[in-house]
Parts: sequence; C-alpha cells; structure tokens
Amino acid sequence: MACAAREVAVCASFTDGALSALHAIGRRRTLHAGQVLIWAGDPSSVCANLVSGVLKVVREDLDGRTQIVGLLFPGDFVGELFVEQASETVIALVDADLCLYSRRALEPALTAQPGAEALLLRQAMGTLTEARRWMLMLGRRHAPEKVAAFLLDMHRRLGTGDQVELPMGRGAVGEILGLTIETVSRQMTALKSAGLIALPGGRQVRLLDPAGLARIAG
Amino acid sequence: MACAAREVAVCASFTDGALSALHAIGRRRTLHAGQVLIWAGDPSSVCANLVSGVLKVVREDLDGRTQIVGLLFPGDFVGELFVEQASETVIALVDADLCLYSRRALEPALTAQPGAEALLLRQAMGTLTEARRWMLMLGRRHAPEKVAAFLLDMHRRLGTGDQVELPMGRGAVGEILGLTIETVSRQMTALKSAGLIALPGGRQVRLLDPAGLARIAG
DNA sequence: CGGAGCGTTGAGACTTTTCAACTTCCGTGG
DNA sequence: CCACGGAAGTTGAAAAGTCTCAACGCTCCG
Repeated sequence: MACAAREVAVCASFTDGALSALHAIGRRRTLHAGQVLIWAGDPSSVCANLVSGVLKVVREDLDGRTQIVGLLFPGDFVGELFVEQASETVIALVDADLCLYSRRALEPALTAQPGAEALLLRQAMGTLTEARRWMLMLGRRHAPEKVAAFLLDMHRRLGTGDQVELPMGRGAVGEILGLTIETVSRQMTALKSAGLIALPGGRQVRLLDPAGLARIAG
Repeated sequence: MACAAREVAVCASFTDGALSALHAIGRRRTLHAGQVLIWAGDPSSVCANLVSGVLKVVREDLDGRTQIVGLLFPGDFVGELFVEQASETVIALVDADLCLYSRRALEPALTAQPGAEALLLRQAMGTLTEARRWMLMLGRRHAPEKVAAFLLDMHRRLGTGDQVELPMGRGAVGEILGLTIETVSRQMTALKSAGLIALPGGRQVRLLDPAGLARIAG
C-alpha cells in the first residue's frame, strides 16, 4: 500500500501487520487550499498525518484577533489528543493530502502499539521546541528581523535553489509574525530595495543574499 | 517513601515496584532562588520532576535578548528529552525541590515502563497548548492586556484569596510578556490607579476587581 | 468592462522603547 | 542607631517602531 508518509509519520513505528490495523481505522482525504479541517471549539474528534501540503494552526481571541501558532508540513501530526474540545483551527494553506483518523479509534491504537507513543512524544517535544523558538521571535524581535528570519525558515523548508514559493499570502505571513499585512509588505519591499531578495511575482521569493538576510534575522 | 510529586508527576504512572527502580536512578535536589539547573548549550544530560517551587525556562538570542518561554510548576517535567544539547536555560525563580534524573538513565526507563511515555505525551501536549496560548498573547496583545492577563494567570496558579505573591520581579515579568521592565511597571501603576489591583509591597498583588482585569485582558 | 482579491504606498496616530533621573526598600557596617 | 550602598521599582520626556486608515495599482476572471 503506497503511502508517501509511510516512513516519516507515526506509521513508521508500526510494523506492516499493525499498519494494516491502522489503515482499517484511517482514511485518506484531500484538502483544498483554504479548506478547514478542524474548527476551534468543535469536539476534538479527528487527528491525522499530513502526507503532503502545508496546514496552518490558528488561535483566535474573543475579539477576533488571530495568530497562527503553528505550520504543519508533511510527516507532521495533526490534531489534539487527550482533549475533548479543539482549541485551535486547522486550515489548509495549499492543497494537502492527509491520513485521517478518528481520535476515539486512534488513541487506543497508540496504546496498543509499543513505540507509537514514544514517537509522538518525540515529535511533540520537537514541536514544543519550535513553538518556543517562535515565542522568542514574537516577543523580542522587530519587524525586519521577523520577516528576514521567516523567509530563511520558509526557504529551508520549502526552497528549491535560491527560490521559495510561500504557501501563504501577506496576510497569513502577518498572522504568523504578529504583524499587520502592511508592515509585512513594507519589510518585503525594503528587503527588495536593499537587494537582499527579489520578488518575481505571486508568492515567489528569491533569496539573493542569504547571508545578509541571516545578519538581519539576528 | 514520601514524595510530594508521587501523584502528579511521571511517577504517577509507575507501580510502586517500578517506582523503586526509578528512585534508584533519581535523586533529590534543592535549588535556591536564582540558581541555574540547566544551561542552554550544555549537553542535555539531566531531567527532573519539579516537586515544589517555580522555575523559568529561558531562551536567548545571539544578541543577548532573552525571552521566558515557559514557567514550570510542581508536577511539571523539566528538561529536554531526545536531544543532545539543551536549547533552553532553566533557572529557579524561588527555592525549589526536584527529583533529578540523568537523561541517559531515564529514557530507557520510560520505554520499559508502559504508560510512562503516554503520560509524558499528555503533559507535552498540554504544555504545547499552553505555549500556543502564550504565543497569541505575545503576538497580538497590547501591554495593558498582557499585564492584566498575566496577573489573572498567576493568581489562578499561585493565588490565596484575592492575593498573589509573584514569584519574580518586574524584569522577569517583562521577559515573560515581551515587554520592558518600565512598561510593566507603568501598566501595574495604571491598574493600581484604576483601582483594579493593590500593591501592598514587595511582589504581593491584590486583585481588587478580577472581573475588571478580565475585561482588560480580553 | 467591471469587480473582487491581493499587494503596495503614504501620512498621521498611537504604543512601546530608550535613556535618564529619582525613589524605595533593605541589609550592612560604621 | 543611623548612614551608606546596591538592587529593584517608578516616573518623565523624547525617540523609534508599528498600526490604522485611506488611496491606489495590479491581476485574474466573470
């Protein structure tokens, strides 16, 4: 059974035999850009492995202010275990494929499968470390540093050559960095004017001077 | 063997028999306010359960700017598993007691102990959710909201009656909220002037109008 | 052609930081 | 007992940074 995530996701800890059991409770699903997988406030009933694409994890204020608190890439685990109500909304930034599981079925399967929880724990620890690095950025960095660091990060993850196609628009970049769309736009323009990047159009970004960006990113 | 964390920490998942094995690799340690348990950059060799007290988890820039990315309370797990190098510094805010384990000894013990990893996973997921709530605050809220929310949070965790003794000074509050010490001070004064809190002295805070604070916190 | 969505640019308002001075609190030593 | 010194907290004024509001440009698509 061909699954692009076979080696990276939770599945990697499963033997082929146990994997069949997992497949019995899972199903594939395609999400189109903009589609919502999980709504904050709804019962936390589904989890998934992201096979391809990019998802955003969004938290919202009572006032409606929103902050993207996580980006999910292929291999990442999606959803909230052990809680009854989702506190975060999960939305596809670009078309995405997932292995979807009902939480009720997955949790016992994880317990039954030695090593699965260890793998998820490892992943959760990594996600936590990443979230905390992000916190440092949100709390302590200025707009130019935020944008430069973000571009380097996206390039590291999704880049081909010196180019990246951002999986989101300016608005979502702002939601990630804790900035307004206008500030993001201005910083991008400033980086372009400084000759550090080129903006060939759309969501494409070329890093002309990664070292210079890194210097700004701090 | 009397351990105040017996029921809350990882130990809770261990049978009494297995707990002896755990005790064989662990040792108690007292940390005085200001003492460092783990230095970022050092090999990640120790983990612990916090028995009493409060610790701060600090990240640092290359430029020396710091951000507190986590506070640890009794029952919380301390340290970074599965990585060779610590990326965060852990410091006691007030005198604290811990059960200390060498990471090399703890990791196999966790694997051998069914349920232990599940428990840590549960805890890690909770910590992650908390970190993300914190991110929303760092990225999207103004100083008055940050301070009001912080005071409510501290009161919920450490409060007695309508009063709290903050386990840190203004400077550390600023490091938590992503503000300068002066801004924190000004906001506290403003809350006092508005009659929402009283500052009896030292690190004591009395919440005179929790509902009003909650309104500001948003 | 017209409209919608997205991005850019500008100007002024607002918030927070920075820098500096001053106060308070405490423990120490004269 | 009181003076001294340091650490922590407060306050003020100016500077810097970001946001808000508003206008405009561009592209895609009906």
